[in-house]
Amino acid sequence: MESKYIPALFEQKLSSFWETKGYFKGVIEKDKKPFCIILPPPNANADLHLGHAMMVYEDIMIRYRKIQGDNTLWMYGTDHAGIETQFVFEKHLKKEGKSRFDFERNVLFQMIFDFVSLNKNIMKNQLQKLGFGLDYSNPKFPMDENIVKIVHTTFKKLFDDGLTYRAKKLVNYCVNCGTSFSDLEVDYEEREGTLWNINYPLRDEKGSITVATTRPETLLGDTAIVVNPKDKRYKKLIGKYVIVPLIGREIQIIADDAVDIKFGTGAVKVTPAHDHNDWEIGQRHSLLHIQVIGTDGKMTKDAGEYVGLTISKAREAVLLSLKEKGLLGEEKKHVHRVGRCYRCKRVIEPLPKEQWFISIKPLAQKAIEAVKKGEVEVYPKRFKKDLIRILDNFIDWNISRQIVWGIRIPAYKCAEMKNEVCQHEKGWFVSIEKPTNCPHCHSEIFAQDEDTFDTWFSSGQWPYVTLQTSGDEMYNHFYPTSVMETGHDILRAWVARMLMLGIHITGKVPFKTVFLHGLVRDKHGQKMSKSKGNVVNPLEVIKTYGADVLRASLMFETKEGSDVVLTDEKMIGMRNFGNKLWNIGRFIYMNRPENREKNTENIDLKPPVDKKKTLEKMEKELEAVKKNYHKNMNGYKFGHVLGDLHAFIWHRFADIYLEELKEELKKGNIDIQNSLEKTFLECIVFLHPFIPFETEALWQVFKGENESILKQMV
RNA sequence: GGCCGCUUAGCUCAACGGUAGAGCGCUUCGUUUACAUCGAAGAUGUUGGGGGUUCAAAUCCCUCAGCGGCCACCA
Repeated sequence: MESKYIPALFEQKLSSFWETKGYFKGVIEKDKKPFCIILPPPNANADLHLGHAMMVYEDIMIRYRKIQGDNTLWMYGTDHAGIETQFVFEKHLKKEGKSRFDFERNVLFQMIFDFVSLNKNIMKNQLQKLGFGLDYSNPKFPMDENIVKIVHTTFKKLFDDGLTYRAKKLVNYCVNCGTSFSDLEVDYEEREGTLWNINYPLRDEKGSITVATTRPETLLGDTAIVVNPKDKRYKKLIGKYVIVPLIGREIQIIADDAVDIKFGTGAVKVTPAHDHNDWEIGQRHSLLHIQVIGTDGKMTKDAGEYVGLTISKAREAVLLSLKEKGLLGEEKKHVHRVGRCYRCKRVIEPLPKEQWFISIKPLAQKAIEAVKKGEVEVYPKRFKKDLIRILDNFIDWNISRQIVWGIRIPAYKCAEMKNEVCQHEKGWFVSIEKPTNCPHCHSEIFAQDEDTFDTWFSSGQWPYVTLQTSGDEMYNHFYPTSVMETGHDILRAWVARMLMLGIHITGKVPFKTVFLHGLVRDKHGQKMSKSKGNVVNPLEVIKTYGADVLRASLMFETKEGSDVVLTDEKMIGMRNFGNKLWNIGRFIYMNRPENREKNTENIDLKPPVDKKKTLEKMEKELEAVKKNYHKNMNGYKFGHVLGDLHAFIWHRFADIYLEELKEELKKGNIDIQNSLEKTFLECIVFLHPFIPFETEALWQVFKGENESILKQMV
């Protein structure tokens, strides 16, 4: 044995050993208790980051359960990550001076597919470096034919159940990415803008009404002016008409409670086609919506003389014209929040677009009941309230994306609709197999929806699609899964949706427990980000200190669900602990009778009375440690467990007991040797879920090269 | 504006009703081979401020302050 623990000597070897032995292969063992975790699928084309390393919680649970003798399965898969991947791929295209518009749909899809396939193994290799005991033998990917089929089936069921609908609504559109986004995918940013006052002349009498706006160019699409019904200033004007400047349209002054009397002038221009609030007001008052900005980010023909101008050019032109006409009043600086594309950072345009939506209320209701009834447990507990609130406030989900890289929506529009031959509602039908004719009017002329599903629509089904595509037996045995472990930042985007879709489709909750981990921060408590330059690359850490150190550092004395601070000091501390552990093992091992030099003194089988007491004390203490260990492991207090083991192994077992018994051990007292070895081995079994490589390496030193701690039961 | 979390030794954090703990750092001492990535001894805290409940509060309640996060609105 080396005098130091050298990770590089063992890590790769042991990863291969575990894989060859098939210890983590998901095989049904009917006589054992099933324990299943589905890995939150990482993007298929990116490098590992610390967020992935946090999934070490899952490995800890899996290894612990396995050692307990449960039938474990940790399902491996990667995600196609729709817009993310297409965005990365388009950057590659750009380098070659091309864009996505240079290719046919099918060609572009195939190119991205090939690109992703090339990169698919990166993630597997990197997760193995972390020591993750996943079942890598059965990888899942959303574009797998059998998964696509289930996703299509889900959509059809939702359609048949009346839970999807196609509607023209205001969506968050990025004119740069060329697609709409759900409300969760819009980032808001404080920005200093300008609030302009604009006068709208009254039609039937002298005078005007002044509105305040941050977006003068949308005036071209105004279809009403709204004031608060309680606002005394405007009471007389309600119901009267004004002329929209520049475009000359006559619109009415209406009343709605949504208007804040104190803000601006208390009178608001309403552009239902380009503002979420205005859309709502428009719905309530049956206003027209006139779209003056197109999906290309330019003014439409409804913008009159401004057609073809970009949004900013149109704004300048409108302001100039208003000024010339003397209709522009006071202007002032105004800080407000602007929605930006989370992907490319461009300002999001709310635009009316016909899309597929899922009716959330009925789905959310069932999910809330399940959470309230405790069919799903949430750890840490404080997130339970959050989850219920999230479900309660979930609005209808826009699942259409105008990108190629995704699962295409299996919805077809019957062309006969125009002639009112097909009576099917809105002319749309859904078919899992490629249809040959419309099921309603039997016409052969129809077209498939060009759009693909939001990525989260397939990931929202991940627990059951991954198991169902592994066979009925696997699904029946392992579903509902045991734990869903993920970051609390995607409680809304992912966990809530898995619950809703899982319950609706399978009739069961997709997982019995949700365990949420926090963020990794630097030593100043700052979020890690490329721009701050404080990002820690887990692969570098593994190179420097080994995977065990990284894992232990993310876990040591942390509170479940809280953010984790990762510093060099902590990693050095963990490395030192690993080394201490190694040397405890080495010391005990080298004092085994067969390893001792022949010329040592006589072996006295009976320890002296005082040493015997020491041994008894040690064993008693170990019992207490063991009891606490299982209690805390089952209570998801993993950081605590590692802290306890660290304290016991180093400061009790090594500093007290080993020091006291050292001389006897060196003399060759076999009882003491046995007792210390037994205690030590038990400790490394406890420690194994946290520090898998080193403990397995030590185990093999004592038990033989072909042995594994994973076959051990505590 | 609504909700949630945090504030404990120089630093990073544990303890969550019964005499405040760990790691790192600091001080002093110690190496004829288990480990200097080590060992021994030690210093350091009116547990953010104020009030309350209790025999007993870092821990429960109220309140104030600061930090962080999520959600909603911003015409």
